[in-house]
Amino acid sequence: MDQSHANSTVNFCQSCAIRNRAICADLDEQEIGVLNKLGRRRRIQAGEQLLWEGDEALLVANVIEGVLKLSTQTSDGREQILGLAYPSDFLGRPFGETAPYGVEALTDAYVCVFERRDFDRFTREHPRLEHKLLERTLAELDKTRRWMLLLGRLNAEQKLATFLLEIADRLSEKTCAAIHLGPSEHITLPLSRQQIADVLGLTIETVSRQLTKLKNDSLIDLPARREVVILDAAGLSHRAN
Amino acid sequence: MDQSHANSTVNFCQSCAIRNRAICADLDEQEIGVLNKLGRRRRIQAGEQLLWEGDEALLVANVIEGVLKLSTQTSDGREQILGLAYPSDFLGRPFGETAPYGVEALTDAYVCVFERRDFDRFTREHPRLEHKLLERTLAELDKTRRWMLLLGRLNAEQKLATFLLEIADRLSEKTCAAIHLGPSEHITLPLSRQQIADVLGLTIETVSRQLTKLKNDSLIDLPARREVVILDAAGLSHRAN
DNA sequence: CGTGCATTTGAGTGGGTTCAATAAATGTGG
DNA sequence: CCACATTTATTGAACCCACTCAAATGCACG
Repeated sequence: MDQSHANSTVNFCQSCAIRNRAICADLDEQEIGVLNKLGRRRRIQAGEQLLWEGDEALLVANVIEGVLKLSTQTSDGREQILGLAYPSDFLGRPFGETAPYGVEALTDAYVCVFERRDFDRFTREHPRLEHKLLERTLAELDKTRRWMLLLGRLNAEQKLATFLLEIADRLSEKTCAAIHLGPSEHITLPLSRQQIADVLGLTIETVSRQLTKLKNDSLIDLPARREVVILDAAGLSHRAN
Repeated sequence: MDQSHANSTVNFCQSCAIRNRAICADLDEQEIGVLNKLGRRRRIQAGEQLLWEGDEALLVANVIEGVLKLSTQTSDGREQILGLAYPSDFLGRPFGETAPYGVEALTDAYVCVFERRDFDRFTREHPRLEHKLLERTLAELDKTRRWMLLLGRLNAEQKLATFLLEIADRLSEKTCAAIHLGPSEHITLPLSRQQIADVLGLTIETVSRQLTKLKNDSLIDLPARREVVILDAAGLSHRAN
């Protein structure tokens, strides 16, 4: 379970599931060796919090396994989920004083964590890593901006359709080595209805109603609470607009 | 007016209004000299487009003067403004194939543009610049994510109040060398009602109604179409929640 | 099998949109 | 410089989508 005691002797990176997809991908053997000593692996249970919004930004991390949410809260206590983090995604705020959002595991997860100060220093000394991090951040910014269109301009049906297609796509690529068969048609949601609502800027009731509507229209099936089968991806895509 | 003919002989950067605030701030004299040769200054009229969404990403730029909007469109033609760019802000998508959003000048503007390929190469060769760009991008991502909370969870009044406070703050720091007297109370909007609506994910009518409401409540005054006077910043802040 | 929580479903309300008309500001040409 | 056209903003009325509140159902746990 907890393998952190072996940090200094074993190089976990070499057998890491996301070795070729995370920001460490471009590093050479020697660099990976140094980075491996800085980081430690940590298991997080579903529901457990990794970072707290507003807290001092002490950690950064790579997601190895599982799904986590980034979120912030309104002054009246409602939540807005800012994004989901899947395997190979980077978490945390390098070169920052405070964590701009909270991070909580939605499923049991496995992450590779670094003290932010160690990571910052290593990054500044290794331009290849810094470049990779920059490319990631730029891509993340693009994705976040596209999501603004969803929040600002789409109606509930469009939001749900977009969400289902997106998560089906992301979940299908989660198994790293496995063959990629396109977006999976059968997905196990890592989120509750409330959390879906918090992603899309809706209420739990609206999410529920829209899902049953999509089901009645035979675009999806809902065999269980957390299960969704996409029956008609083209139709969904059309509803997403 | 057009000074680009003098590019190779004169170093504009040395007298640049945003020299100490833009990403070039950390470069030394020699580096600035090289960068100066790569870039050219360009005047843009209000309403003129600098980048088109989906086009090949050929340019990046620094804003020297004026305000520009970044925007994207829904399939049915409505617009969502993704952000505003003020002096010293960076524009464009380095290391990317296509422009993820359109850029249009809201006021007459003055920008320092680079061919993206030149800029990419220079950046990779100068880690200090790359680091500055990374910090910018991280900060921009934080800001964009905070804006998601506004789009997803705030009502029309809260959106307007937040918007007014934010723009008052940004516009007050636009004059670089001048003394900073806190957020200005009198602002000249660089946006039309329609554009404000596109920023906040509302309609033009709702924007108009909320503004008159804030005026009737003596939180602001509207001496002219494009003029706003903030009478009670604390009250506004309270409405922003 | 019963308790507790998540989800669904129903009914009613309301905030923001839509459509329509008016008013104010801006531009244009004589 | 003014009359007229055009654009932009405001205001009004009706509607509708998503929210709120409430109840019922379903599922997971002991």
